[in-house]
Amino acid sequence: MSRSGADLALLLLGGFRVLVDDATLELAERGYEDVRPVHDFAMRAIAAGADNASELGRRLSVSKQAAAKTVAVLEERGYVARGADPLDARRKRLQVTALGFEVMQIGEAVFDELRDKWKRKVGTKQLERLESDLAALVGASPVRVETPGWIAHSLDETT
Amino acid sequence: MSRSGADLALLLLGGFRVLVDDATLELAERGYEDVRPVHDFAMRAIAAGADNASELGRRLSVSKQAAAKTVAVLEERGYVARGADPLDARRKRLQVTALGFEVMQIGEAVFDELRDKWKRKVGTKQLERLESDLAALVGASPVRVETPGWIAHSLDETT
DNA sequence: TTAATTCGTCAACCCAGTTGTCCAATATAG
DNA sequence: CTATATTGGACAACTGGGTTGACGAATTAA
Repeated sequence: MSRSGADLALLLLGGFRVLVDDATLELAERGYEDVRPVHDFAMRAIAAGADNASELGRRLSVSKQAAAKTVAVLEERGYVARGADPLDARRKRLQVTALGFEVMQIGEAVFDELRDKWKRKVGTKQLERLESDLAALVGASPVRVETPGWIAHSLDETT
Repeated sequence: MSRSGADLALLLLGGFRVLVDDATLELAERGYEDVRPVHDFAMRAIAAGADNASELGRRLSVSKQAAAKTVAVLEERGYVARGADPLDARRKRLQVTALGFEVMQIGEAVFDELRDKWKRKVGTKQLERLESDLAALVGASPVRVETPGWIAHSLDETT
């Protein structure tokens, strides 16, 4: 089975979904409800230096307005704090809170556990092989996670 | 690199996106613009027997209203025809047109070519291995392609 | 023959994006 | 040092893919 290109695509999507769904579920069970991959990604970008909404938008290849919306929910959940920037009154400086870091860390652990499960199923060597193959095939494409309507959407930004 | 679970997820998503984006682009270049995976899937379901909107919705695990919308664009593009059902006046029978089949067929070819490209990169054996591993890991999960807001969405239907 | 179900449609809404416009603040050129 | 450009954030209106709810007409089951 699955000797067709379309099936291969489906398989990849399926793998991703299984991982993400399981992780989100697990996270919810540990008390972090309503945390989605996008949130994690945004937090990571913020922690990595995207300390204002516009910059965040750039990093995530998303409009600043969209980024601002994400920040709003992150702030509401208490994962990110917003304060005035002493150097530039236009900016509102973003900071990941302790709670935010906690979620990121747990999320990472959950994903790692999931990967371990896979490793036990197919073997360490083979999983590593799978990863390196995939990496080679995917290349340097900057994976956008937010991906709007994407699957049924435009590809003007076909990078 | 990519020894983390999150990276693995990203890799899978990346692989999928590369495949789908390339395919959509290639399809557009061959004159079939605005064809998206969803459309292909819907057509396939219709060809496979989902000959009315409600049934199509069921097959795609989507509301009949959503299915009807998809059918509307498919009809507009000329990929699907709608006619009265002689046996049941409530139903509007769906049929994939010749043009629709053409698109499906070309789409398949495009995906297969893409898979061949990958095969040349990582080797036949290894690609097959990758596919069977993935299949084992994904299991029987009925992959939904439409996946609404999914990545930043609910998972009530966590199948 | 009456009641329940099903099909398609309409309408209202959600969610995560988008573009466009605007003001206030900062940078840059003359 | 001032005039002009650029930037950050906010607001509004829109899009596209979904959702639920309601409803009449047709069909099926009691």
